[in-house]
Amino acid sequence: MPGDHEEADRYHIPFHDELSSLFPQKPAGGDANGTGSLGFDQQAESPLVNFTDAFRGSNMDYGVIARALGLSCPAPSKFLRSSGTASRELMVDVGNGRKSLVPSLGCSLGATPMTPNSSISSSSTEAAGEEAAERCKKDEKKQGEEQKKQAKGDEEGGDKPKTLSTAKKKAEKRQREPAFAFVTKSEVDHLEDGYRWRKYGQKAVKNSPYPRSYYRCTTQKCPVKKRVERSYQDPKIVVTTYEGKHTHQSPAAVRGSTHLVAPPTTMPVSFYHDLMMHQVPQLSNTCQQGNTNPNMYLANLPPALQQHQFPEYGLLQDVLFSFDHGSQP
DNA sequence: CGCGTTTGACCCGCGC
DNA sequence: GCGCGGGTCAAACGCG
Repeated sequence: MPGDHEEADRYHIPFHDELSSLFPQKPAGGDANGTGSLGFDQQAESPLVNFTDAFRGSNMDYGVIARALGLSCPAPSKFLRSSGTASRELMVDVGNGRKSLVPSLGCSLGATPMTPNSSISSSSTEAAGEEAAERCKKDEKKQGEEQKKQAKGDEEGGDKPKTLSTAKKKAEKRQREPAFAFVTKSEVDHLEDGYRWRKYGQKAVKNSPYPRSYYRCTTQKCPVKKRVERSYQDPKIVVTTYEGKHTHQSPAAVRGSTHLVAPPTTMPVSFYHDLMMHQVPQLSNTCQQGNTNPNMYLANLPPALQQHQFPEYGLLQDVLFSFDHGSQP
């Protein structure tokens, strides 16, 4: 079935077999006694209920950020912790819909701040996502749809209101919002991430016993949606795909909650938000073009990220260069 | 009563 | 053109 991986491809979610490699049964890199290990056997025993926790932990690791932004790469050794790392592979968007599976060699997400009960992998998506332009297009389409609905209501039984400029429709060929997929290992489907969601649909997934749920941010005029589904191969694996960008702050953040959903203390809310939501497709494109000037990457970062002080520019540089090398043919 | 979930119907894009 | 599958809508329903 060629279409089976279509969705996964679109969002660069490492599905099925790839998921298996994302979640190795045994933590690599020694730690034979298992203490302090982030092996998933352990995690399975304690379900993840707080998505935000995945971003917390002892210290935020900026390698995660880089990866979350599509800068997945063999991490510099500085990023790695000495033990308790779980190696895995990560699907990387290298632009224009092309992607590559980065082997776990030296790219251990074990350096990520995983809580004992959670694991998380991320993959950013969508080629050439000019978000603003897309939004405009989408808005136009939305308007069209509303018009359509109105027409439907007005002239019931009359001519089919389908006559709405098909040419225009073609031109506005449906384009998705940039999406950001997280793969988590969890007992619960709907992970707490600080925002309020309203479920608006559920569909059976082909070749999977588990349905896909559709959620929409309940905040007015916020376009963000997310889809949640389980891997049929490992029911504990939950794939959460965010689409769009919140136009508001996390309600939890606004409330000043620090218990469940506050961003890591080392991470400004806005940055956290952007990390969660932002797409930097240009970034990977730039990488692909063999541009090795880190300033270019920084320039391509969203303002929130540009403002953010990366802990060590050198690290970022390492990351970027590594990525660049990794994407060489 | 307000808010969220459920669920069948509908729309649309895509492949054949 | 047709069928399939994904995504969305919206009425009905449940819950606090």
